[in-house]
Amino acid sequence: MNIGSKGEKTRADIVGCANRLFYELGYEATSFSDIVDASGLYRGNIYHYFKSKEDILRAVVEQRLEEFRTLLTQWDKAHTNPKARLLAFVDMITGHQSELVEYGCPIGSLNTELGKDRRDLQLAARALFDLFRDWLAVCFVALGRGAEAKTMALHLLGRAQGIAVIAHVYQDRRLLKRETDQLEAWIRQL
Amino acid sequence: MNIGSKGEKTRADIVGCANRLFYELGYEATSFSDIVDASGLYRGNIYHYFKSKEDILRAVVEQRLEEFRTLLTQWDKAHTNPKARLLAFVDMITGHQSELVEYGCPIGSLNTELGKDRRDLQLAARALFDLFRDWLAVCFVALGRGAEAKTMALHLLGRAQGIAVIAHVYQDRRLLKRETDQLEAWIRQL
DNA sequence: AATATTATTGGACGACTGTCCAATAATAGG
DNA sequence: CCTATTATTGGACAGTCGTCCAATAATATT
Repeated sequence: MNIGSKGEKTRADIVGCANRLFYELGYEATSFSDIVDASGLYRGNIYHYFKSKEDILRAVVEQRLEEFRTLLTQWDKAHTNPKARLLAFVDMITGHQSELVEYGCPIGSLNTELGKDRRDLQLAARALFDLFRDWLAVCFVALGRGAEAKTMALHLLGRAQGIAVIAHVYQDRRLLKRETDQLEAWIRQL
Repeated sequence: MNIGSKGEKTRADIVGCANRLFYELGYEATSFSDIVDASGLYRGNIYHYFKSKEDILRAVVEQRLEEFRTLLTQWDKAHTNPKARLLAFVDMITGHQSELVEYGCPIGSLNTELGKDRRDLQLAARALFDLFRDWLAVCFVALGRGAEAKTMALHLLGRAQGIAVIAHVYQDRRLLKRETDQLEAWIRQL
């Protein structure tokens, strides 16, 4: 399969559909037929690109990783101040309130689901957390918090996860806004 | 089915097994056969007590509600000081580190899973959050934070959820301890 | 002890799951 | 243009899913 070929587009379509379905329904709850229907392809064709549903998930994780790497690069370009970068992270949450309230966090909910009985897959999905953790840690280092940077990164990640869980459970944007405001205040006061 | 009868015990066995399986594997990932195997009963017998898997989940939620109500009553008896009560809540987290790290929060992970595609069931599971939210709110009221009591209760709930998610994802008790220590400090300083 | 109610046995049911594959079509390289 | 590779078609496959039920056993009620 060469780059730019027809097959590459089909592959991307599959990953795109699966990505959406895995987010909206969850990995287990999404059946192979769901992916078949959403993509408009034949079962066999999908198996020409991926040898299993697990394989599709791994590709979905890869895509999300790529997407977020791009985002982080943008933030790095847009802000030189580490506090401004941290605030960009919090802004991402408010910027996605609708999806977060409706479906939860695409990183957290995936890891939570897979962590129950598919720890092998969860290990792959954990890379999404690692990406943000490491990027946030760099920000805290830049703020002169070298010793506790990783700890603080995980703390911020946890705060964000908690907000997403509660906002999702109660389907409440106002709650989400209140909590992110608190998070912003915490960052400014550092 | 009279109280104390044989049937009641069987029913409780079913709910007990399902409760454990739903926690350890998740609701979707737990098959009816899993419940059959774990309980040692026949399929048909289980359907004599519950008309569907959904029905079993509702019973499981009821049981967890009952369990937590008992716990809250104990805390109320053990501590009169509202801060001490809030600290009891945080102590529950550290007291269950092992399960939390291995399987996540039994309330949060259930709601997160059901919130994706089974919002009807999630609404039932949300009652578990409501229980703690309301109890925590009472504590904050007692601390003279009447106006913001509910908000603070949801904030604390969110913090706890965030800690559980990250500790579960990274399988890290030390992280859990660090975060609950912070939570304790926050409560003491109120 | 006879009867009515509740509990258990044991398996059948169709629908759906993820996976696989041979036949055919389309595309790319020489 | 012909051949080799890649892509698509369309369906079959065994296994598991949740559900249901008639027959039998055990227990309560009178």
